[in-house]
Amino acid sequence: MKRPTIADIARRAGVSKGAVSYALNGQPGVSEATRQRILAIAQEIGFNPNSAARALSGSTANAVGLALCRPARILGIEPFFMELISGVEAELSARSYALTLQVVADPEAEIAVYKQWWGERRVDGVFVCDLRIDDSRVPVLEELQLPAVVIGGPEHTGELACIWADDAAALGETLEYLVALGHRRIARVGGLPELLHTEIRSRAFAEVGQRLGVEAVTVSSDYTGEEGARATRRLLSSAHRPTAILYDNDVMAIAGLSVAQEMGLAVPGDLSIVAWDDSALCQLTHPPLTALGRDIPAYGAHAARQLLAAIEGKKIGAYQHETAHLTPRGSTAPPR
Amino acid sequence: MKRPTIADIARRAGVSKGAVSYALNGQPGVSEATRQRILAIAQEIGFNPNSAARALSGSTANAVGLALCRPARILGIEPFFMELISGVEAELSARSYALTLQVVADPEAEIAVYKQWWGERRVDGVFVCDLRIDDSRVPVLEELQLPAVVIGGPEHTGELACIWADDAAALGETLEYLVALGHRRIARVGGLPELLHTEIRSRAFAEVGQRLGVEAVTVSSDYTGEEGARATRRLLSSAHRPTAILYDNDVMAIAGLSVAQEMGLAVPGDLSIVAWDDSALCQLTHPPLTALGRDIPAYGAHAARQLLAAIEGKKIGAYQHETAHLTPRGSTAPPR
DNA sequence: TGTGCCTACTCAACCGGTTCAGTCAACATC
DNA sequence: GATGTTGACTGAACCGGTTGAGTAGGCACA
Repeated sequence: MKRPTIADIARRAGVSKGAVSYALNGQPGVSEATRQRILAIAQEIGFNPNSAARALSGSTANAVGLALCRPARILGIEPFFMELISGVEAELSARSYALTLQVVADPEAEIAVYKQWWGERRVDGVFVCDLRIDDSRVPVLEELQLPAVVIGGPEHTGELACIWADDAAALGETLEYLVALGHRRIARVGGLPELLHTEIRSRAFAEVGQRLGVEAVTVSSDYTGEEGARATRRLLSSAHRPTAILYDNDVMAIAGLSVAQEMGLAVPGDLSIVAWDDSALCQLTHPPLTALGRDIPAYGAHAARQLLAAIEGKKIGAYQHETAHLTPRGSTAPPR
Repeated sequence: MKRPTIADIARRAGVSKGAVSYALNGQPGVSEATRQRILAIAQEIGFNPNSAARALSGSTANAVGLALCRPARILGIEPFFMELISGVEAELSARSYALTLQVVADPEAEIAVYKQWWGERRVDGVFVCDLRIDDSRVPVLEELQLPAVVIGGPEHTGELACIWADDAAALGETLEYLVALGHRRIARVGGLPELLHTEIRSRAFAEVGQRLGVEAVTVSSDYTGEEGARATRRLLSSAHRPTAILYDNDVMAIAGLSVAQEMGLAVPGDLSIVAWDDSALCQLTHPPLTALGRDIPAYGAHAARQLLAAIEGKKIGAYQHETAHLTPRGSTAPPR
């Protein structure tokens, strides 16, 4: 089946290719009557501009890239990325930008993908997830001058735009809530320690704990259920076990809940549990989990708007998204 | 920063653009010595072919599309799609194909996306998920002659290639297992009834139940935890309540487990639970869920191989993937 | 009537690859 | 020595848009 081109439209309208291009793109240079005629023909024959031809002459790919650097089993189980993608997509498709996705094994591979995308002109910009401290991807993107929005920050992003949320504040609020309930020994099962937001949370957790005069220990984990369960088992086996545990994602929190039950501890009676990331999963457990949540699709949509603005050459800085808020459910209570 | 083109390479190598193209693509027409020289220069200056130029002249976009038609909150919570994407990606990136993702609201919008992609030549082929009975997308793709692989089937796929698994067999096996344990009243909380695989499972469930002479009722749901919980509550409130429930996905199974516990029923003592889709979630609950699983990334990888073959013009039919197998865990036992 | 200026176009180059039709030298064959 | 044949390469057209330069016709104004 032959795809219609602007030449076909031009022939039918009795004008030149250039006139058709002006008409379709809302540029001046054609009369209103001709523009309407051309638009009608385009509509009638179901014309869509060839994206490659457009990219080649217009030098814009009309696509943005997202490279995800997590193993398949974690990607699948964590609702965060899919919700983010949904939000990003909503914004992109409204402006008929495509989203190109690539799963990579490590940050080096991710850098290679950026270089390839840049060289191939496959994307006009990229999202950068899981920011690390002194992230090696940042200088590469700066040098390539590939528009980018870091999802995270606001530090260590170099000259790149970013979108971030005040995790430290959310964490402080949560800790205050637990202390107000009467908890004095509170643990946190953190995410991958090399990630910047883990570092930010760990620092805030320690500082607020000290300020409130309570024990606040963080143990590192990797977002998987297995590791979350193992960390919980270790915490709950200590002589001086915590009365509340805060988890850096919902998957680990659910694993932790399961471990507590397996060890015969009542939740929330013997142990209070708080999850970071309030996906629908948190309401499926028994008891449902108290969780720190925010609107992830909206976060993604905002990131997409930032990136599109950056691609248009606007000077973009750091944008602060809403702080996560605590939704108390059945998994938190005063300690017995 | 200027991107290198084949003209740059040609100039440095002292040959024409055509020769460079032959050399880079492993075509005959250049001597081995010249080929090596050109390859070395390309390597040195970090050349990547402009994907738009390639698409424009070669008429292949080097990208495939996946349109997902589920609301954000379900997409996020169901590990299936992300695992599928991981598998697809692994195969595609090895052949340096890109994956273009789009989230759509309904099948009509999905058809519009296919038409747009086709018109824009943005993708060389697409994956079709969530096949329905007499799916309206199938004839559209056939007419566009856009290579496609249906993930599901093997019926109602028209002339399109597909990859499928024998859900009916897996379901029969599971039902036999539950009956062998001593269950006589078994319920199933099914997925969206308009989807073909739901229909296939429902039919198999009824047939095998009849063959084994046990009560086997299916109630419809929509894959969400909320609906799964509601259906479970209804089932467990009936005078003649089932002693085992089979859920069409893991999220509903987890919700069901939670409802059972909330109603004071012991799992597996009073109620056995089996989940379809064995993601890591199933091992996080207490007790862990007996589940029907298969290797989803491998499924995705195979689908990608099929699609690439179809794009190359090979005649592809239906490919049957491994049948899901049951992993018994703590949520199933003989009824009390 | 000539000049200037606008509007509404046309024309052709260009983006960066691929590919087909030639060209030309070297070698083989009779 | 004339005649293929082959290998290695060049040159130009082409894919389907965008865009800047050029132009024809109409109108205003002096």
